[in-house]
Amino acid sequence: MPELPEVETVVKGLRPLVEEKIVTGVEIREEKMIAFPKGNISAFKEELIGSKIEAVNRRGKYIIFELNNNKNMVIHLRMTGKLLVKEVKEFRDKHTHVIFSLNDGQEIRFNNIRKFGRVYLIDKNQPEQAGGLSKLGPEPLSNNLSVDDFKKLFEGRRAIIKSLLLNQHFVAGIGNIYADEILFRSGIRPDRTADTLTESEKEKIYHNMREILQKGIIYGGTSFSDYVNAFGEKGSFQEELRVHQRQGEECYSCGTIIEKIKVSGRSTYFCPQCQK
DNA sequence: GGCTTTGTTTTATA
DNA sequence: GTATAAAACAAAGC
Repeated sequence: MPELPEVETVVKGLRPLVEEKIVTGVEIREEKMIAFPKGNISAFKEELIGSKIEAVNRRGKYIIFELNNNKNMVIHLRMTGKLLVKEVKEFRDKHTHVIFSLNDGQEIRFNNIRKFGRVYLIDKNQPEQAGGLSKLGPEPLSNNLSVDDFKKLFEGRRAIIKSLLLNQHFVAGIGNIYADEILFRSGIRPDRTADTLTESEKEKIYHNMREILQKGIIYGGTSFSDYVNAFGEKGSFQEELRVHQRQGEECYSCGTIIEKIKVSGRSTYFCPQCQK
C-alpha cells in the first residue's frame, strides 16, 4: 500500500518523465475518481488540457502536480493506486481508469484496481479543495522537524500510539506497514497509550520514524501485493520488514513468535517480547 | 456471498 | 473547539 516512501518513489520517477510536458488530452473512464471539481467533468478537462506540468511534489501521501495555470492537480493513490507513464501504443490493462495524454507521445495512466484513488484539480491557493491535504500534520522527514518539535506534538495526546502515528493530522504520510515497523524498532507495544510514553520513548519513535521512512525511500518502497513506481517497478523494502505480515514467525531479535492483533480496527503485528 | 484489506471521512461522545 | 474512537465508505479478490 502506498505510504510516504512509496509515494515519494512514485514522485521521483514521475519528475523526469512529465515535468515541462503539456497535457494534450484527458480520458476519464470512472467519473467517481474525479473528486474535485465534483460532478463537473467538462470543467475538469477544460482546465487541465493545454496546461504545462511545471513540477511534481509530495505532501504526506498526496501527489501534487503543479501546473502553469494557477491550478494544482492533486492525486491520492489510496490502497491500490498506481501512476504509470507509458507510450500510447502500450497495452492498457482494464484497471486504467484515468488517462492524461502528454505532448511527447506518452501518457500518465492512473491505474486503480479498487477505484479508491482520487484526483482533484484545485486552485493553487485553496488546498482545502483537495480533501485532507490542508489539514496534514508535519512532514516526518522535514529538516524543520526537530526532536523537540516532535515531542511537543504529544502534548494533550492520550490516544493509542499506533492510531496517533496513523493519524495524518498528527504527522503526515505514515500508514499501517511503517507504523508497525517504527514501533517494533522503538521497542513499544502498538496498543500503549501516548500518555504512558517516556521522553526517551518519544525520542526513539522520532529517530526510528525518520530512519525507517528514509530507508524505505532508498529501497524504492515496499511491494507486498501491487505497489509499483512510475516505471512499473517493484520496491524491495518488504525484505527489511521485521514484524509486518510476519505473524506466527520468529522474531529476528529474540525468537519469540510474532503476534497479530487488531488496533483501532487495523491489523497490527508486533513482538510481545521486544515491545513493552 | 461474507470477509478482509487500508486510508480517509463522517459521526458520536466526552 | 479539541481529542478520540467507532463506524462508514470505497471495491475487488478470494
